Amino acid sequence: MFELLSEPIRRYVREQHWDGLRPIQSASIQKVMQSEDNLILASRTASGKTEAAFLPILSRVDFSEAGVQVLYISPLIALINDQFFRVEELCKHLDVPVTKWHGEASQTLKNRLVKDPRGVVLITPESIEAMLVNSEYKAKGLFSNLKFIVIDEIHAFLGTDRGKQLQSLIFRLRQLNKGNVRVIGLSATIGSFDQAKDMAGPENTTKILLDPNGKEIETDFKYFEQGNLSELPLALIKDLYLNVCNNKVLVFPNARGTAEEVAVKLHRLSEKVGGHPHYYSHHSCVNKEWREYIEEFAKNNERFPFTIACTSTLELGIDIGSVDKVVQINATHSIAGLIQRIGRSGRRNNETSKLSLYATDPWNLLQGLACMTLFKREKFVEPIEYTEKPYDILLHQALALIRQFSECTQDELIHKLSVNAAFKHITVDEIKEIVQHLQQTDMLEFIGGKLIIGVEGEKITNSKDFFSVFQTETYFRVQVQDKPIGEIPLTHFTTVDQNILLAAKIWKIIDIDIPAKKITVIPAMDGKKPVFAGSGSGEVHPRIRREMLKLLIEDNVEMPPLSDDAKEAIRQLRLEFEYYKIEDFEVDRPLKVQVKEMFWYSFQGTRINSTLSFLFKAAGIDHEWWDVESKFRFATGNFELIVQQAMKVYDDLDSHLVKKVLNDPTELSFSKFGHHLPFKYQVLLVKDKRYDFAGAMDFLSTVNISQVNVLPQP
DNA sequence: GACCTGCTGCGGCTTG
Repeated sequence: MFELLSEPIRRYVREQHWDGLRPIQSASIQKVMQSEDNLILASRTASGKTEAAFLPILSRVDFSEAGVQVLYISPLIALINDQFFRVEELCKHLDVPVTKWHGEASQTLKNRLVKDPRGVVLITPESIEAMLVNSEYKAKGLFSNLKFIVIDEIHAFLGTDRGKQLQSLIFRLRQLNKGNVRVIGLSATIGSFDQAKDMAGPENTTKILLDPNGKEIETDFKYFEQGNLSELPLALIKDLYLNVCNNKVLVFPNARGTAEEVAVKLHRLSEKVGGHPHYYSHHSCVNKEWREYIEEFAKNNERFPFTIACTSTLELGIDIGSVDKVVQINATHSIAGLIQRIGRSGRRNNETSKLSLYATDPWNLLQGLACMTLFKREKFVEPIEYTEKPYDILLHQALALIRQFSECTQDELIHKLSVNAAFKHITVDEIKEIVQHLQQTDMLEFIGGKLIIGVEGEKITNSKDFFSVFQTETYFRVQVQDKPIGEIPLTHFTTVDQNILLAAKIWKIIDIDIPAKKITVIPAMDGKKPVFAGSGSGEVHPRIRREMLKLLIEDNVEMPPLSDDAKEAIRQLRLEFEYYKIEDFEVDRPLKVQVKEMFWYSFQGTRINSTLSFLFKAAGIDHEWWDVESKFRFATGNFELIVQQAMKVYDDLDSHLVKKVLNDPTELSFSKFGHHLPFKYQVLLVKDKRYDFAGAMDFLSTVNISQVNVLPQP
């Protein structure tokens, strides 16, 4: 395939002294050079996907033409800054200019590009939106002669509101171009590629190039019971310290507060025993400059071991070099996330990836095991959940289109929305109803036969917050003297004289300036982890819960290596379930009946559990539920009857939903623009995005109860 | 009892 590349690019490849082209690179070179297809390149992290896309693109495109030829879209500014150096290095051989275009990029360089639009541009979806909305002429000058759009980390967009917006933006960009614009998506291995194909273009124009080879994964599972403690057990911290102190390690504790706790405690232990000082925390609330310093340290340092306690900020493709080992504290909610995290270790060739999982309760241990066994046995990764009718994103795009074109007739607007591939499942009548509602609520105004932005619409579209479709909370800046160290939400725990952990250090709050949203701190000796108010929407797929049941019931199940304590925790949990007759893991479910209450284990995914709870509540059945255990508590009674009553709710589902959405405004809190929709569509959005009624009903109609009566000991 | 992501244009200021 090497011969297909242009001479300057071949020279570049020779200068790199690579052993040869990777499989994904060869496949991509052939398809980019010899077909007109859109492509999805899927392979594990650090397998050279960026080069796989850019080597043939740079070989094929004629950069002497006016206008930007290649648009690279990334979900993160940090990734753009990272990739800029690699792409620029490639482009040097061709004298092709590369420009960063995002909110923090140089205005001067952007202006220079507008005057002489050429080469490659690296951009975020929000910056594309801003440009189309505020200055369409600029977008036309820059992007009306595009040949390729490259979407990096496309899996980060799939199934999300931001992904729908991006799909619509790609459609709007294609409308500026007369010629064909090819889309190339770069992806980690994911469960299904239909959504990725859908984003790239019309059906049958997109080919998937998949390199399924992963690295060997070495795991060990440990168990340290936390019980009712609000902190991690001391024994866990001590064991963890011995595990990490001589290695380069990422620790993922699933929460920002716990990341701080881990970083501070390891650091303190290390100080006591005379170990190294390189213990850091890295998450969204740590000051950006400090985060960049940590990333640089990890990337450039060869000699020193280090440990970074982090959240999903270090899960995506930012290059932090080689890590020896990954530690996960308690289970991830998805297999996709687990594999992505594990993939950060052993990045040099031929090294295996290493994972230690520390569980602090038996159900988390079981869920972690289930994720691992499912992946190892079947290579199972969750399919991508998506909304067929994203009415809220359509509303946002309707306002954006009116801003983009200043004015248009109602028919023009409806047409622009209905032909947009992002909204292909929403009918013309539905679009019409939403557009008319926007006029009734002064979001749009009808003047001289044309629609323009109305008084209420101005308030929304004039804010710089308009360009993104996701919500954000307000945080208070935390600073010591005048140096910023990060930010935290203001909760009732945040008071003067309180001590908090942030950026792997302990601080005492000495002042809170509410109007300025500023908290001043000084160093302290001791403190509690900060409280971040979580919204709690991590969803576990039903397949994982079914695997958990299987691990509890089946004899001679194959398990990865477990510590003695972990073995014992699993043994105890299996004992609790040994008397249930479970043969079909899809439908047989345990019911434990006691004198006053009974417990039903659904072993279902989070979304179905939450839908079941909705149905029980609507049927007037008192209950409580816990997702990790997928356990429901009822008063002792006839369970068959409970199932029947819950299923009956479905006959009159819409009126129950209407009641729920009317009485509980938080039902729609997942959507930034949803409350501007006609009420009917707010209900439909809640029905589709929050719940899975089809799945829940299917489960209730087939579930088979295995009952065990537990009587009090005499 | 999750996590993460991004941001125009303009006026007026300081600094090299």
